[in-house]
Amino acid sequence: MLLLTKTTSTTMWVSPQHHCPGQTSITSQNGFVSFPKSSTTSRAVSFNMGNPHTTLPPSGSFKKPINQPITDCNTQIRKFCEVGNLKMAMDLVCNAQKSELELATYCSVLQLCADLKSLDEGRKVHSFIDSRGIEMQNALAPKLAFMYLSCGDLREGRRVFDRMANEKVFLWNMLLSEYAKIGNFEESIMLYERMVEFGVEANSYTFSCILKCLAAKKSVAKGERVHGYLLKLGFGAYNTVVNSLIAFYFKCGRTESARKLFNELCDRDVITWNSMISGYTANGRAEKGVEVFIDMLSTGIRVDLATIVSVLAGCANVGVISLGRSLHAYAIKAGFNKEITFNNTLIGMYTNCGDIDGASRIFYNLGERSVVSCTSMIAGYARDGLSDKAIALFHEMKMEGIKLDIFSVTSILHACACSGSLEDGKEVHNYIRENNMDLDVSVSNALMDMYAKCGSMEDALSIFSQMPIKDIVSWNTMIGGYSKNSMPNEALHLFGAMQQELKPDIVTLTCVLPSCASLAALDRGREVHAHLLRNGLAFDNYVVNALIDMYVKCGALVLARSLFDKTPVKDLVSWVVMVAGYGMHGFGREAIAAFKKMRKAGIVPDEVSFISILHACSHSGLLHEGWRFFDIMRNDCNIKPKLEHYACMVDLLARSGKLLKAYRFVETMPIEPDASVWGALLCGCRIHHDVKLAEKVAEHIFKLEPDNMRYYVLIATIYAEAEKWEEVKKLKERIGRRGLRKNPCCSWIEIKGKHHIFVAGDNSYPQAKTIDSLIKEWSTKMKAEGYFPKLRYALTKGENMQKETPRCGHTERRAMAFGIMSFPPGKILRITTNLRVCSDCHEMAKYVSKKIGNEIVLRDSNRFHHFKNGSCSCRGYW
DNA sequence: ATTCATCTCA
Repeated sequence: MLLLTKTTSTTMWVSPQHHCPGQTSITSQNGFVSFPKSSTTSRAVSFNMGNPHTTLPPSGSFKKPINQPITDCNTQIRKFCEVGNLKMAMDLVCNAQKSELELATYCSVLQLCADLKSLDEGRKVHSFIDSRGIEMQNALAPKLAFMYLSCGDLREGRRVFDRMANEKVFLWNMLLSEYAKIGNFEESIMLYERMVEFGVEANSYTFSCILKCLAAKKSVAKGERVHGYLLKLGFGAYNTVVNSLIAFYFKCGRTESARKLFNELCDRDVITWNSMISGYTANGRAEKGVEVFIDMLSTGIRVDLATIVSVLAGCANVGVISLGRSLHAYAIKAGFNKEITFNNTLIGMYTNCGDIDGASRIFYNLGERSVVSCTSMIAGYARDGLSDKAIALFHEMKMEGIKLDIFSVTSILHACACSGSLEDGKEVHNYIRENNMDLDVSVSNALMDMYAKCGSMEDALSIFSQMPIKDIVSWNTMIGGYSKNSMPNEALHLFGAMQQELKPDIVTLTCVLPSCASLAALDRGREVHAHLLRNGLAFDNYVVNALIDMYVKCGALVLARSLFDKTPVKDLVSWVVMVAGYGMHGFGREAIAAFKKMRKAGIVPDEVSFISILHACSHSGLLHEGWRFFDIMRNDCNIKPKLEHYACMVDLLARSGKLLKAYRFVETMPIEPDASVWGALLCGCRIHHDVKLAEKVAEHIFKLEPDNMRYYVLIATIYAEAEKWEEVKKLKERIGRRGLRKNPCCSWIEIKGKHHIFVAGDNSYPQAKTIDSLIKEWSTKMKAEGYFPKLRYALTKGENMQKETPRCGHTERRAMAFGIMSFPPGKILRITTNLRVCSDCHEMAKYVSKKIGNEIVLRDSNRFHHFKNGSCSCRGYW
């Protein structure tokens, strides 16, 4: 039934062949017989698979004795073979005497085994041949190899093949395509090279197959050599070969080469046109594909299903729904709308163009629903953020008994990942285990991604470590997962391990950069940058923006700026990264200038851009400018402020000492304030020592986020600075009751790519003696010169809180002293600390930058401090 | 015995 519809459809839409003179001359030149297109039908009923030379016995290999009876067993066996009765033929073979059977008879039986794909019977024939000591000669060995290859026993087929004289191109082709079928393209390519070396002349089938393999491996150079060779053999105008070449060049991204071939080919068939359309689409040039389609219509070639599907996929890629709709109408007229393949693509087109309702209308009106239809719909829902509907459809499929394949499970996992629904994700994981799909690399990758996006890196790692074969996506998913889950050490560690196994690509490097940024690992970041430059990957905007961000966050603002200046096409993200960078480093005026320049360049700011400019204003205490941007956002740009924007404004007001105004601002917000908004106010209360307001604010916060340690620390500090030790004690008890733990403070400095970490409470670091004495020397001198360190700290271990080392353990100054000891004078010290910098260390950094003369760039949890010649870029705003 | 066509993961 299926076969019937297929044949009718091809014959219906294929145009009459118009032969150009070139083709006829080429075919005769090479001795090729051209078959009519309708040979598909005859192939379906005939069992004669081999070429005439192998099915007919070689002349002279057997001679019928004249006096033999008509019912000779050779004749009988061959008669059974002709009608396809393998059982009877085998019975006769089993019972025959050794000398009785001719070579050609074995060949016939083997041919039938191949046609019927009966490996067992074929093996039996092989063992007869061996046990009867029949010489493997002439047609027998090739036929045996053919039988094994046809029945899917590639290994045995190869063994027979290797032991015979193989000058037959047919068998070489078959072997090549079998290796290609199982994805072993390397072996196929190697065999092709050996074949050419042997002097076996390739034909059109060879070229089709080898070009496919080379396309899969993206071996452009080898492909070009094959191209040259096939021209030499006279295939330059041979339709199927050129079609294969076109597909090859497209798959390697060489659209111009493909176009040139197309232009020069006179015998273009429907496949040629389809290849052009899909080739352009696959290379992100869908508009070109549509152009080709329009040309195709004007030539009068009948379009087929593949044409429509390719053009629709192109519409989906560029999001041209108008063309998609007219194609939809056209396809209905042409009768394609009964084809499930067409409908599946249509669903994809509508979802990609953002018309999810149009897609689901088609989906729910489908007479027959395949896995692919469901997958397209699930993918569409996931893209549109409708994860619930995607997951519901998954359950529907299970109910209907539709078996999910690797595509559908990866789609559904993607939906779970997008919505962060770990429970649903685990259910899908169970389904995958039950159906033994967890061996597939793509499925495992999707599982890891789901777990990573749901925040469970342990589950992701357990899958990763159990994968027998990992591809580059597996590594990238893990590294990116660690990066996004704030596990930068793990990300960098895995990045190192990956480099032992395979070469990182552009995705790996962009996944690693945020981790370098978060650890302020400037040397590692520069290595990544160098890697990108060496491989010519540093031109993609996404990558360049990640690089600028990395330099900003590693404290190398100058490097960030010079990279930014060199970027020819600056997009919104490039500008925003730079604005945020200036802001973080305390250069509010520069941030404002950059923001203005961005708008002048015609780039429209979005929500996120306003967060960064408002932050920049608050880090530099630019209250009026901040208000102005808040108004611009609401009035000029029509962006409704979100919680982050309100938090920035509260921060700005509170830092400037306008605490009551800030409080009223929070109370009158049109949206419900969250802990971060109140937290900004609490921060202001600390700076301006307003204990009463702080208590009021804290009550709001503890209602919203009772378990966030950050706020307990902040309010405790406020009490401590007001010397309300009773309140500090109560707060400590409250923390104890909730079982909260403090994040240990640590600071680090990178020296020659190695991190030297100082953790609070750990006094056994290397060179402790020298470091401590250097710090002591500084404190003594500071006291003598009139610096007054504060001695009020909160949340320490003992009872006598005034006299203790603070929570930060002064790790910042240890890193600083170590840097001074290790670096030559004049070198910039880059230090990172995981909490807010303590005011004592802040003072000491000022002192060191003046007395020793080194510039110090200190990153705390909130911003950067540039110490130069005794002053800090934060100007007290922190 | 070739060549084109729908759904997946960073």
